[in-house]
Amino acid sequence: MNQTSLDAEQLRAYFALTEVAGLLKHAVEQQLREVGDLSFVQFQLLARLGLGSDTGSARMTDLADGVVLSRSALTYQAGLLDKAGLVTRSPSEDDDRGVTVTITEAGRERLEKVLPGHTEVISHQLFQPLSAKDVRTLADLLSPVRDHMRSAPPRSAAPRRRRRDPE
Amino acid sequence: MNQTSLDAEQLRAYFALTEVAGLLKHAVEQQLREVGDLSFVQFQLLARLGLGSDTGSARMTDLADGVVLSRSALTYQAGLLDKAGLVTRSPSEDDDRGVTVTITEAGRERLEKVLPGHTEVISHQLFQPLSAKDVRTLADLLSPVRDHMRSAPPRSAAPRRRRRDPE
DNA sequence: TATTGTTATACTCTATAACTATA
DNA sequence: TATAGTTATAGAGTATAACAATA
Repeated sequence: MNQTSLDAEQLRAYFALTEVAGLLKHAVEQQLREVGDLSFVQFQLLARLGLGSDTGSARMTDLADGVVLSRSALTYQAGLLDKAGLVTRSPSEDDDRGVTVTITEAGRERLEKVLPGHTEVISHQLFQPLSAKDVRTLADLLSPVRDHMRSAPPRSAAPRRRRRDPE
Repeated sequence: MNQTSLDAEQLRAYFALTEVAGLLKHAVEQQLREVGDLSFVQFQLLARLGLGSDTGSARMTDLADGVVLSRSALTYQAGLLDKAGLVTRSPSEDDDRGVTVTITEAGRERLEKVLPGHTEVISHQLFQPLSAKDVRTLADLLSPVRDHMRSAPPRSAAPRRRRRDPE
């Protein structure tokens, strides 16, 4: 399975995926910035708390993993959201080392404010050319890929402290 | 067609796409940096010149559009590649305003050096869970989307000087 | 000793606006 | 006047490493 080159179809799929994701991110970022003064990462975090969680809370590490971000980068972003009053941070109940991030009412409002336009961008830019069936197919294709990538991390968020490694 | 919310399947597809693209970019960037000391954008530029062009050349604006980058950002990146000896820049033949970027021999070598590992990452991370047929389906689904997004730009790379638009 | 999170730091990258030169 | 590209600038965001506190 160790190919040394991609075939034509793979290249086509790879490039299409890359370009679509890039263009989509662009479009989304612009809308989020204009309407809600949020970056994409910040929106992802709010969405994860406000939509992806029943409690409206999550732990720092889980959030970092979810958005594929280093811990320090997450601390930075969480700090911004905190300062903006969109989330609060408090010590975790069970583990005193942990920090629980919770979306505030203002955070939910911001999310609501941004969501319609966000949805519209996604609908227009991404789903316009696709049928309902296409959408399902796409999700069915990409979901396993995501799971696979998550389980076989390229070592992004993994290692934290090297052994010695002088130099 | 102006939905105000995405249905479950759309959300699934959207999130999967976002996550896959994010994770993939992470993995790719790491490999490129380690093996070839290249960022993803720089690799894209080299690939576009070395693989996507017969002449090994392209104009600045075309490159900027291709990679979805502002002109100044492209100037910056082209400057880095130039300084590294991977491309050269010269006045365009026909249009004296233009600049033609050309990949050098060293640039091609760098590309060759990086390509196998790059391919391997893509194969492992992206295509592992997909059959040949899946790959084709994926490409068939995303290609029209890309074309659509390119033709209906969210106004990222498009306008350079607004008409009036006193906001 | 390992893990969680923060901080200090340094760096990469990006876009905006102003500018030059050519069409 | 419009377009191609560069430059200056300023800001956003990221990761690494060192650190403190808890498990």
